Amino acid sequence: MNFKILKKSKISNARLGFMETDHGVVETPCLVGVATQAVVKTLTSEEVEQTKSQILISNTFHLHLKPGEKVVEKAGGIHKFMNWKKPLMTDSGGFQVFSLGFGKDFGTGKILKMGVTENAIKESHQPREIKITQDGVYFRSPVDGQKLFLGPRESMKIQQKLGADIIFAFDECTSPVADYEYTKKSLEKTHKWAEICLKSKKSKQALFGIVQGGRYKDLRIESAKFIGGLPFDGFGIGGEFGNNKKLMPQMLKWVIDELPEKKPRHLLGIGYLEDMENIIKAGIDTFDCTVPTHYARRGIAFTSQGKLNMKQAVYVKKSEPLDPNCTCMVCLQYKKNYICHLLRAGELTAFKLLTFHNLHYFNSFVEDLRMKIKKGEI
RNA sequence: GCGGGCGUAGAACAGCCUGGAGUGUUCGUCUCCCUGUCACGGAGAAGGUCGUGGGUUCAAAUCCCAUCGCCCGCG
Repeated sequence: MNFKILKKSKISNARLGFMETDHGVVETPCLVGVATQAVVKTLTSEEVEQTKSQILISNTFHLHLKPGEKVVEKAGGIHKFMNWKKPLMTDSGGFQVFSLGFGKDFGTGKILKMGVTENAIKESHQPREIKITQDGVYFRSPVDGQKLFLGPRESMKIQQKLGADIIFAFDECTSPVADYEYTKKSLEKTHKWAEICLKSKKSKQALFGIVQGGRYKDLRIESAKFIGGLPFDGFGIGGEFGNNKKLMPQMLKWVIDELPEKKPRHLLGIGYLEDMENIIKAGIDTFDCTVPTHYARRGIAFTSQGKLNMKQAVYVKKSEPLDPNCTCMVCLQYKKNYICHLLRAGELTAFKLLTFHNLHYFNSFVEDLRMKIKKGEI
């Protein structure tokens, strides 16, 4: 993978560039669509291409469980398997250490909500259903209950067989309710695992290391220095980013100031529309987010008029497109009343139409931000 | 015409026998939450002349009478 910066903003840390891979070029900053199980749920790969998506991210943990990396390898790799000809990333399974562990126990996402007990996880605490050791994590498969072990070496092996263009080091996404001591110990594991990942990589795939450190400034800086000092091809920034929107750019600055200038930076799992300009101005090149696709399946359409809950009764009477300014296939051909009807009738095509529109909308939104960097506006 | 049943929130019901503040259930409606996936979930709100009129009673969705509407059976 080859990363080039074309322009650096004079008024922020935003930068315009491109990543060149064996499967083509990604113009950055760029949203990475989420295709956990080697599919953007409800869409075919051809349809995803029509949403201006440049790159997708799939998941090691999920594909390992089903269908198994051997099946994907035998199919000629994940690109051929899912008929996606453009660049691909795979996440390492590190997020599942959180989401199936403490995330599940505390019912929290990785963004801390107001009113949730902080520092609930102390050093030496273990999640109920998984076991985190120095070498990796023992999971219980949500598919069949079978025990499985995933560590840095295992994750690398699987990701190499899957064959994405960009792969991630195995980390522990630290819970936002972890205290300082837990976060510090967790960070040490993530760092150790990062080194093992680098050593055990045998493919020519680009490998991104992941910075953790929770909400603690010294840990974030320590992690960015450590991971940034290793010969990774790029860097993921993971974990939580504060419980309010003002904190996120500040926390990103701690990290980004310590990362090598010339390598790409990926922000893991962040990307509401209102976050995008801030994270791009902080110096993020790529970021993945489930929101456009996940919210689509809850009936939410993102539009220039805001978030619309298309299940609402009012829309069954509206014979206008989701967004009057949108030029996507869905907005050109379908009306709100039809999509609303499909949702209320439980028809799956509703999810397909909303997923298509939302992805197109998000990608157009980032496209505009790229243009703004080009014009020197942000 | 006679006999029986039913009428309670936008919908379907429960509550009535044995009177005690319009109580409850399911669905629907509306609001909020969800950021390296979950067609999964969570929190909350609004909404009522108990068909109508009268009577009994300290007190009626509940008991009594009348009336209207719907349904069933028999003529």
